[in-house]
Amino acid sequence: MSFPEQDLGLIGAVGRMYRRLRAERGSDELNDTQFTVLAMVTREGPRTPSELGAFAGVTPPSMHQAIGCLVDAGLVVREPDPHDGRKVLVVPTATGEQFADEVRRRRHEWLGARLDALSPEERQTLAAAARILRDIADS
Amino acid sequence: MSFPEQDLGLIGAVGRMYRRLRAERGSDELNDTQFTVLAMVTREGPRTPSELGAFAGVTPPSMHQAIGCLVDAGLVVREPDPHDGRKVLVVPTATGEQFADEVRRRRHEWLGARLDALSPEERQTLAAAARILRDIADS
DNA sequence: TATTGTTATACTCTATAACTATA
DNA sequence: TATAGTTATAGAGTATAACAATA
Repeated sequence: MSFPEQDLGLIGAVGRMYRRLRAERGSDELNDTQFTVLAMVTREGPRTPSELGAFAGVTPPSMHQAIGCLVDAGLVVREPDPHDGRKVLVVPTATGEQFADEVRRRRHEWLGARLDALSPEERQTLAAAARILRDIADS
Repeated sequence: MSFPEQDLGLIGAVGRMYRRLRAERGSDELNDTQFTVLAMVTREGPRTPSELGAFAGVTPPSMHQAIGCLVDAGLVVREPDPHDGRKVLVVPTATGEQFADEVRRRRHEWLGARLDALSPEERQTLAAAARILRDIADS
């Protein structure tokens, strides 16, 4: 192949890890977009459909449907924005908070077991790499 | 949130990096499955639909359609397996090899520029992390 | 009889375009 | 007039079930 080690093996490693982490969510009840929405509003509080669509990288109609699925599942509710009659706020329900915590727990359980099996040096390497990767991805 | 730093920030970092690398492919002509197939057969040689489906995590009919799209695009061809009449081999065409190289070039260009901006120690950290991540993901 | 691949069909997700309501 | 959200409709991708061919 053309570019053997120019990327330090990062592209392959990130791709494999991403697929594995997605599999370890252990729930196929929500798709990627729906999961992103639930994670966002449970972690960072209520958001408008526009904000969620921009973050998830989907169009307003797609986000509308994704939110509708979460509403039907009882995980979030739509509330009118008290300051702007045009806007809607997507707010997690207690069930939604529980569900999000449960998914995070499963995923952390799987990853945590792997991390525990590493040496302190390896863990330190990964923690440092996570910071560097985050900077690169956001650049 | 419930599990602040137990994952060393890896889940978020991997997710962001994956999305960014996908965006930097700079081509929306192929979807994830199709791209995975083309990457696989150009990097590791001809594979059967079953092997490709297992790797990409899709069912045989889905893989069949994905391969069909690549065939229509002139990027791969289906050839009979000389040793087993039931099997089919997906083989990249010259065009397919060129296309895959081009995508890799764009992605490496973006990532390479970021890696060049790092210190030697940071690059070493990332290379070590890539190896560890690969082991974890494949475990 | 098991395995590999293919076809038929339906469902989910997403997008574009058009419409409604509020600022 | 611009912005936020919604509705209508169509296209792409995937899955389950059933079928064909070969080992």
